[in-house]
Amino acid sequence: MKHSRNSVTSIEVAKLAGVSQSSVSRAFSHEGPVSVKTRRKVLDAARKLGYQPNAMARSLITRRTSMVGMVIANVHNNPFYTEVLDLLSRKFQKLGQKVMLFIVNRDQNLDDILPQLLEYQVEGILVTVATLSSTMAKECERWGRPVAMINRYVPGVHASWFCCANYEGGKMVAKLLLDANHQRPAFLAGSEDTTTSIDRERGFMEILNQEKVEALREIGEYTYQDAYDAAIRLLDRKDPPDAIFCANDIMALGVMDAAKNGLGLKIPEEVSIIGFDDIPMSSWSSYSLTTVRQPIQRMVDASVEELLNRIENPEREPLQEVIPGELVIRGSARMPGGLSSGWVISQDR
Amino acid sequence: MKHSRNSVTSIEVAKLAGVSQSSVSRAFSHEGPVSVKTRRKVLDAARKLGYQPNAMARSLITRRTSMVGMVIANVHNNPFYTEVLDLLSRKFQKLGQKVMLFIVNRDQNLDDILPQLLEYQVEGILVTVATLSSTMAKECERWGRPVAMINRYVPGVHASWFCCANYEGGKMVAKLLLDANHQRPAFLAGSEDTTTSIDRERGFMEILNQEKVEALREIGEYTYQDAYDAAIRLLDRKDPPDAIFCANDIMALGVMDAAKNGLGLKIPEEVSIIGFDDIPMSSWSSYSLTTVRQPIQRMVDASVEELLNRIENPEREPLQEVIPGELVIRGSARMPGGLSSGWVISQDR
DNA sequence: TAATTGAAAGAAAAGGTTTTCATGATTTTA
DNA sequence: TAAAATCATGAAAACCTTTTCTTTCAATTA
Repeated sequence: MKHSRNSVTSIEVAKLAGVSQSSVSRAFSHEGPVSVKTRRKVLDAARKLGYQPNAMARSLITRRTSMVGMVIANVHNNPFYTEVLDLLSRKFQKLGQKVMLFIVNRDQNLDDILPQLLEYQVEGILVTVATLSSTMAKECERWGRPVAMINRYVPGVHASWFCCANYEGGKMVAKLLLDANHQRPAFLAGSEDTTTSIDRERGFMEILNQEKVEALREIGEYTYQDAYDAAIRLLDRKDPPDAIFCANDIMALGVMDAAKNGLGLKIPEEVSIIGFDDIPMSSWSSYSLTTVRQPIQRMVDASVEELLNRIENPEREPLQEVIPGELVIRGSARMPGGLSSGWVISQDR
Repeated sequence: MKHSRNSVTSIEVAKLAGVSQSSVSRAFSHEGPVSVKTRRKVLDAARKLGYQPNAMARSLITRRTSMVGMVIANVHNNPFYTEVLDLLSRKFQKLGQKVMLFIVNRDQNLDDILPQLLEYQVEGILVTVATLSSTMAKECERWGRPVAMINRYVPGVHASWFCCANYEGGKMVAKLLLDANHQRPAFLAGSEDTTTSIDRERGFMEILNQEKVEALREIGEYTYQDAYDAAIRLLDRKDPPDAIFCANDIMALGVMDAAKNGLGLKIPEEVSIIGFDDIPMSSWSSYSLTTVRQPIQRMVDASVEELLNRIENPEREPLQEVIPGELVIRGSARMPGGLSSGWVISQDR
């Protein structure tokens, strides 16, 4: 009697309504034949008793839970992923899925939370910027739990994923900077072990290497403060860069503050700064950051739909897609003279 | 055979281990007597088969789910509540609770999601800045599901809540502004129907009224952009305010941008601006916002602990607490001459 | 009117655990 | 050494649904 939960069961409803327990079930689940008369009787009785079917009991027999696991990292220090979380959650809600949430650290392994998700019989798992080891991925597959990832991919893993075109984004930025005649660019990495930062840098460097331009490099650990400090180091050299491409917007804002307020430099006259993400703050008039906008809505829609699709069709092969971002030109980077050079300029949202 | 989920059951494990199904259960739940020998046999067999207990079946019989519902609003437009979400989620995780997440709009009623939470047998519900109608609260009580709220309270409702001292915070700000000899303050409300904004304004106005100081007033709907626009309206008058107290930080940042970049005003020389929350951006060097810091960690810790406590002790009366915030003095507001007047100045975190 | 069909509803099984109860084996006590 | 107590184990009930399988009854058809 420790927990004397008021649990009204279908049996009590049946008794009050004067029907069988099966009829109560049929009246609630919209399956099977029920006369309007009994349905009304059941619903009346249920309302009177405050009855509601028990999802645990139901999923035990149906083997469906309508629950998905959502694992997300970086929520607290990157508004971009806050927005992803928000959109994902609402989309799942709208589609009738319950969300079991796990917030992890970027470097934290999923190995300890995956068992919990499987134990609770989530029907699929959506992972955002957290890394799933391939043994864990196998585990999911064995349990028949599809996995979809946003902005992360693991080679050879049987999972769906949707990434922004990070590599191409890096190339775009490099081209823009070179077109505008920057001589001495720098890259500010997020962390060494995330594919997002790595791919953005790879694209960026590829274009620079083609033009035989060397680049400086620092690491900002994806935070405002580390980026601020790194920017001071970069810009305080004898031979400072004339452009800094940051692996994400939060770092770019830290760099801008370091340049403007810390060192009194003019942006973009003395140094151009470009970010990646297009978070709300980037459009604020204190920053007006030129950046690469991630296709957030498309990544969210695609990943949710793909996940639910694979839940319904377990034998389907996982879909993987690279979705292009778009350059958002604001005021933080010097522009090419002509600017007719085919740049796609996006409007603010 | 639609969903041929690989479900290894305790029976199969028992068979492989050569013991009874009961022993498998005992080996996993750390209850009841099991010899070390059988425990080892069971665990070996389980590992071989990849077995894991089914939480649905377990909670059906134990009547415990270790799941809590988390309902939160305003996540996408206020970083403060992102941080709350993050801390709450991690704290629940650490304490072994699974979190079922619902993100709602500020004005959205909980009436449509509460049934889902109850259906899934969450053991308690944590609500942040969303409003629970009193009939819904009664429903929770009838089901024996305790409710704890952060930054929201409903008179006469049998729920725990933990709020920042919004009223006192408003008073603090008013005193600071008057001490520093501001003549013409303004209040920028969040929205008309949230207690946080109302209470902050009430405290603010009470002090001003005592000193017979009138205040201007605008509404910013808790968003950067609306606040920006409202600030332009306020500051573009013939008789503009010399200080603006904003119901939260995001709005304060919008106001600062409007004043600085929109109208070219000097802060704090020409207009003082004060916010409420202390979000990370407020300490960024472009803003350096003077604000009232909400005791976020204490609100989170207290509400989670209270909720779990009431889950274990259903007959306990709900606890309700107002936790003081602290003034964080930065550069966006003119200070009193002496400044020895007993102001508590907080360091940046 | 008799035979056939169809719908509605009840009975019972199934789903995978935990927990109670009974049993058998083993150790302790008198 | 016999009786009592302890411990590990297995069998079976219970948790609350959905779903299958019968059964009943009314309506249709020949």
